Amino acid sequence: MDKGGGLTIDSDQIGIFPFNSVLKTNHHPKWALDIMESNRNRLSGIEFPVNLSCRDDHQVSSDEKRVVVDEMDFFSDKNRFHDPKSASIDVKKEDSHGAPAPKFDFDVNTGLNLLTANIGSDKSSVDDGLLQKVEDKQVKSELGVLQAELGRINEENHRLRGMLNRVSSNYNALQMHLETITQQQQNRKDQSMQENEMLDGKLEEKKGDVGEGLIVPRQFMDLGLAATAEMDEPSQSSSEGRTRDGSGSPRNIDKRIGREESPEQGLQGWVPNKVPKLNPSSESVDQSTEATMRKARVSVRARSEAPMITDGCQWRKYGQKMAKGNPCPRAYYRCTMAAGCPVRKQVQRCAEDRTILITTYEGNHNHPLPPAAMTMASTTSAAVSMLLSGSMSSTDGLMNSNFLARTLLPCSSSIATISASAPFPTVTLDLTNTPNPLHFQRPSTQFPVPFTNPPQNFASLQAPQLPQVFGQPLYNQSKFSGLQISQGMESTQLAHQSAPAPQQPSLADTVNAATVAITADPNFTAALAAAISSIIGGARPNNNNNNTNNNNNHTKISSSIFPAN
DNA sequence: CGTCTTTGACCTGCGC
DNA sequence: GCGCAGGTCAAAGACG
Repeated sequence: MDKGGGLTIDSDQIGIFPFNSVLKTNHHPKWALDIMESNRNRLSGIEFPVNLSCRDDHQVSSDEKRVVVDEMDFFSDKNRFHDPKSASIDVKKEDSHGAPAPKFDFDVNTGLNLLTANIGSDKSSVDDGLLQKVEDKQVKSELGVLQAELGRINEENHRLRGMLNRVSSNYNALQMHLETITQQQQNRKDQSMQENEMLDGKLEEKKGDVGEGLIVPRQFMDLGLAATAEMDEPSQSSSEGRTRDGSGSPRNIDKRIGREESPEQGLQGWVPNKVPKLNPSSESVDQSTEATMRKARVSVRARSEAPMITDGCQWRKYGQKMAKGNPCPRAYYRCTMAAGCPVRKQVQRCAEDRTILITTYEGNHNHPLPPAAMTMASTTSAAVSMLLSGSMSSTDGLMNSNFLARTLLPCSSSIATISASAPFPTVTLDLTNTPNPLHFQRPSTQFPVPFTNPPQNFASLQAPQLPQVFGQPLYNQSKFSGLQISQGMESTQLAHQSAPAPQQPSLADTVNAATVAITADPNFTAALAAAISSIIGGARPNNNNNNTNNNNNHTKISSSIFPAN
């Protein structure tokens, strides 16, 4: 610790970095590059319009006595005027274009009780040597301040770079999401066009189930097209194997035929099994995508005393098994909000910590969702989309999962991991809010993505902020719910769905849900109320808010991505 | 009576 | 081929 000279600047924090190393991330959209260039120009001109009071978590100071330059707000208006109690240093520089740079008043406590305000005044009795000394000190102070400023700017740039990465990831994820939606819409179009044709050929297809017609669908299944086979697979090829008499028991086939003919499915875009049969080539890509969507899973770890987290959907339990290595049974649920909805979930308590509930979602809903369910649905859908984008193998993939985690859990210290070893690609979101996220690292083949930066950095990109109150253990999850989240996700949908999204939870809904949560659980009242009031009050989140809501803040409020019903 | 849960049996995939 | 584990089905019972 440098305590000499009165001006203490943590050299570790100064960190002289070449400007050209700032924001060097590749593959950013043009607008992102503009941001980088703009920032670089500001640096080169020693023009720091950045609000330096916005900082990351790591403070410079652990020593109360020293001046914490890191905490100084060099450029806010309040410091732009002289503080008579402190030595003031005016740094006047001209930028490269000769234009006068803003005047900076740095309040630096040199510890020497130097009355710099008197220097150069009418006190001619001041000793020249002392004046020289004072000036040296002033220069040193100025240098130190500038170095500190440089460090701060570098820090800021690191932060911006991180933000840029996240934005880029966001961009990529949105692109994927849009593609998925487009494909699904195209599927529905094609399906509706072909449905009539298929009705005529239905009987023949059923004959083909036990005959030579199996060849084609089986080829599709070999490609892993279980998504569309969710309904059709059992009725066609799989039903053979499942029938215990080998000839196709009526119990399975009849039931599934009935489901296939449900008008709901046509309306809601469920792709019947006949589509790949009649038009396999044109659909193969989409089918493959949906298959992966069906197979890909999103696992959520959350603390909850409730037997099952409430995510806004209606579920019907259809099975329970004892899984190996876990004394707690695993329950299987199926979405019952619409006939034929392929979404399923497994619920199991963690063997190591039974307060942790592990919920694994699989598949995409084929029906409209209530606002309360949109969150999880969007989450799982986006997570799967990210998986489909090849995220597991690329840096962008980590970014994507990082984005996902941030989007889901803005203020938490949770982890998003992508499992490459599981039979199905799985995104694991850890909402257990461990102080050290690394404690929940998965075994080797997974990629923990601890995220510590709150995502409010997206403020400029997002719709008006909704309460971001995450990260608390979800002990009261069954009661505390409804706080919708994921502006990122919502902005995703808002931005990429041309049609209005009436199901998007409104701010009022969110506040109502929060109110319910407050009344239900007084433990979170104060913090939650503060957060909500800050939102209602129109306080646009800024980086300062980030600091008050960061993952190290143990008074932060918690919310669930699982709104209760 | 309809809906939901429970639970034992069955099916499938995978490793040996 | 066999055994194991995960996943699913459906009859039976519980519940409102």
